[in-house]
Order: sequence, then structure tokens, then C-alpha cells
Amino acid sequence: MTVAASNSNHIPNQALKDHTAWMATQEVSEPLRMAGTVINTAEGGEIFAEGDSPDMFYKVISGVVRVCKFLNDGRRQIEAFHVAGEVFGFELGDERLLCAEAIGDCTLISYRRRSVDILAQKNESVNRHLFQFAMQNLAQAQSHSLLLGRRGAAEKVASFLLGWAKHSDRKGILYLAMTRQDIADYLGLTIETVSRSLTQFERNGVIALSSSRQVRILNSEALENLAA
Amino acid sequence: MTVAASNSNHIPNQALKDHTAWMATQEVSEPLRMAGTVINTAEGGEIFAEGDSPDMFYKVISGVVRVCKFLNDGRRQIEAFHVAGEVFGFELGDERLLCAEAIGDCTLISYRRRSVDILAQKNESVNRHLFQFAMQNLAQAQSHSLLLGRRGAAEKVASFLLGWAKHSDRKGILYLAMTRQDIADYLGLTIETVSRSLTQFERNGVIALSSSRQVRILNSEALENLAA
DNA sequence: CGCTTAATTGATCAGGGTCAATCGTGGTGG
DNA sequence: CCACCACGATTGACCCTGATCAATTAAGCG
Repeated sequence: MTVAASNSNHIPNQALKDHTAWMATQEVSEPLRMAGTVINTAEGGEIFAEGDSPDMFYKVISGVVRVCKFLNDGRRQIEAFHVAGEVFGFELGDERLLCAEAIGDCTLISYRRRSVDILAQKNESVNRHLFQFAMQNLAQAQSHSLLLGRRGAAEKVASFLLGWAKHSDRKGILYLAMTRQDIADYLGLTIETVSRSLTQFERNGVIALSSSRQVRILNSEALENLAA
Repeated sequence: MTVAASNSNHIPNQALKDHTAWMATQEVSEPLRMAGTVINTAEGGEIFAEGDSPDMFYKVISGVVRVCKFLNDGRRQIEAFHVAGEVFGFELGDERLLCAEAIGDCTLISYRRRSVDILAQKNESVNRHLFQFAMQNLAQAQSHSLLLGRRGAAEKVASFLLGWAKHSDRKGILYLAMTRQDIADYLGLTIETVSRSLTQFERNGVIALSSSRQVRILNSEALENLAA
């Protein structure tokens, strides 16, 4: 119910060729890296599912991962998008409440919790890293709550663009890895509302949409005001 | 800008008399307790503010704390309510984004991060506890996002009641420590909508409101269905 | 080149927000 | 002791944002 992907050997050439990926492996403390296994998942591949045992966690090397929950009536809520360098999959309890899926092709490193815990007992820096990653997840989750709570559609979409802009290579140009549906499920909106907000921003000269996945920020100040 | 409260000596009698409070102090690992300082805050007292340095964290001994953010236009979003035994106040970065206030009178223990970090380097169990607390905060924040994302007003209020029921002494009877405004700001609703949902539940025989702060759950199955 | 799926656009509807009036309760002081 | 006040909560009437339903356009892809 868990594995989704193709091969799973140690640090493939393909991953190391990619600069971002290389950076991501480097910033993990050396002993932690030893405990990990590289996995590749294809478009839409399931990394873990609701109900799985949370005995693994993961680090994104390349690609984007969505962590989400399906409600019993079919609605989907996306809790977070994770990009290169981020760690995800920490959960309390013995059954996961969330599931994780690859958006496009992804390369990840998976860590066995028990192994890392043992490492952590001996190695202070592993400990520090683990805590840091958990805190990053916490910060993300908190700012996501804030975003969903008391904000209008335009505010949500603007905030999302600004947030995503941080993960983009070239300044002012973002490549949306995810569909409108993904964005909608992340923001608690519908695809129609997301689309309307974007075209509204375009009409006002705040952004330009070269394609539906490629956004150029023309007036970041205006965008920040919209994000309120 | 941070301190809100009256005295701050070591483990006052008053706190130890209270059974819940006693439990809460006991479950902290022994060496961690040494590093803490007891503080008491009155109704509405500020524990920390936005912009403060996050060099402290806190454990609730008795009372309820709300952690929240004020938006620039005056709207308020409550991120979490914390009750006896819970730890709060972890934040990344060097300025807090959130603030914390006492709901009613509270007794807390405050810990200096630096001191605890030093302890944690020597003592594995302190480490474990810290991580556990961070994870609890993460789990709370995630389930809060889920609650805010794609749910109707009735679903939100029902979920809130069920969640709060876990912190209540007698089974099926809950004492709401917070105002309707607090509940509304936690759920991303207005006081009017919260009120309407509650009276609707009462009309349908799901709950009874002996007073506006005291809720008796008459049909918990129905409530769970409402929470969807 | 057509098929399939994603995205945009428009028209209508409803859930929840806003504004306003009333009720209830607890505290205070005459 | 009770009248009064202040504040929180409830209730009602109306409105607006964003959801829903439906049609069209655009973009991949075999």
C-alpha cells in the first residue's frame, strides 16, 4: 500500500547530475545520509497512504510532493507542497492520517525512523537536524492555518503565489508544478475561483500568464498588498 | 513587551494542590523541570507577543492559553488553544509571528530555550520530550488546517466540540473556557454563525446548552456525523 | 488530426457574513 | 435588595463572496 516507485538503490547518477538535487543531499548531515535510501516516483505516484505506519520519513531531492487528506465525501485537502531540501512524513500515532503523492517525477530519500533514532542518540547533529525539520513542518502548517482561516479568495491566491515564488529559480518568474485543482485544494477554494483570481490579477497588470503553468510577477508590491 | 503576570518563584503550593496541575508537572522529565520557572497570568494576560524573541517556551499547568495572530486589518486568527500538559511557544526565526494570551487565570512553566538545549545535549530523555512536544504541536496545526480548509460551518463547530470534549472532566459535559468570539476566530467563522450552529444542534437534540459556556452532548454519534 | 484532460469564462445559487435589534446575565452601586 | 448597566450571546433580515452548474477554449498526446 505504500511503495509507488521504480528503483531504490544508493544515490543514482541521474540525481547527482542535477544541481539542486546535489545541494539537497549535501545539506543533510553526513551520518544521516548513510541511513537513507533513494527512491524515484513517477507522476502521481503514491509515497505513503493514509493508514500506513509512519515508520519512515522522506527528504525531497527533486520534484514536488503534495501531502494531503481525502475526506470521506471525496473532497481533498492539500496540507502542504514540499520541494527540494524539505523533509516530510513525520506523524504521531501508529497510523498516518495523511497521504503523500508525487507531483510530476520525484527523487526522494527515505529514512527509517528507528534507524535514525538510534543514530540520533549518538550524534547530536542528527538530533538537531531532526528537530529543525519538525519545526519547519510546524511553521509551514501554522502559516497554512493562518492562510485558510480568515482570508478572501484573492488574498489566498496572492499569498500562494508569493510563497511559491520563493521556490522558483528566476526572480519574478514561477513555474507552477501543480494543477489548478491542486492549488484549489491547498487554498480551500475551487478551480474556478483560483482561475478567476489569476485572470483578475492579469487584467490588473499584477502578473502575466505566459502559459497556465508559467507566471511572471509584474508588480510584486501590488501582489503583497493583495496578500494583505 | 512580554511578561504579563504576577509572581514567578519555584512551584507554588497553589499549583500543587490542583490535581491536574500536579499531573502536568510530574510528566515532565525531572531534569527539564529544574530549568523551568512558574508564572501566573490573569484573564487576558499576554504571555508573549508578536515580534518577541522566541527564546522561551511554555508548559500549561492549569487554565487555557490561546495562541493567535492579528492581521493588519484587525482580524484575529486563533491558531490553537492549549490546555494543562501541553507545551507551546516553539517558533523558528528570531521574531515570533504569533502571540499567546491567557484565557482566564493560568499557571504556566516557562523554559529558557538555551538552557534546555544544553540540558538536551546531555540528557537523551529531555531530547525525546522536546521532539515529542514539537510533534504534538505539528499534529495540532495540521488537523487545524484540515478543519479550516474544506468544511462548512456546522462541520467546523461540531468538530470543535468533539475536540474540546477530550479535555473535559466529565464525559459528555464540556465547559467552554473561551468566548464565542474565540471559537469563531479559531474556526474562521463569525460569532453569529457559531451561535446559530449551536442553537441548531440544540434544536435537533444533539446537544443541550445549560448555560452558554456549558454544553452537554446528548447524541455524540449524530455530532460525529455532523463533523463528517 | 482528433481525443482527452486542464483551464477559462459565464450565469445562477446558497452559505455564511454583515448590520441591527433583542435577550440574558452578572456585577455594581444607590 | 433591587435597579441599572455593560457585555456577551442570540436572533432576524438582507447582502455578497465564492460555490455550483454549464459551456467553451486551450493544450497535450497518441
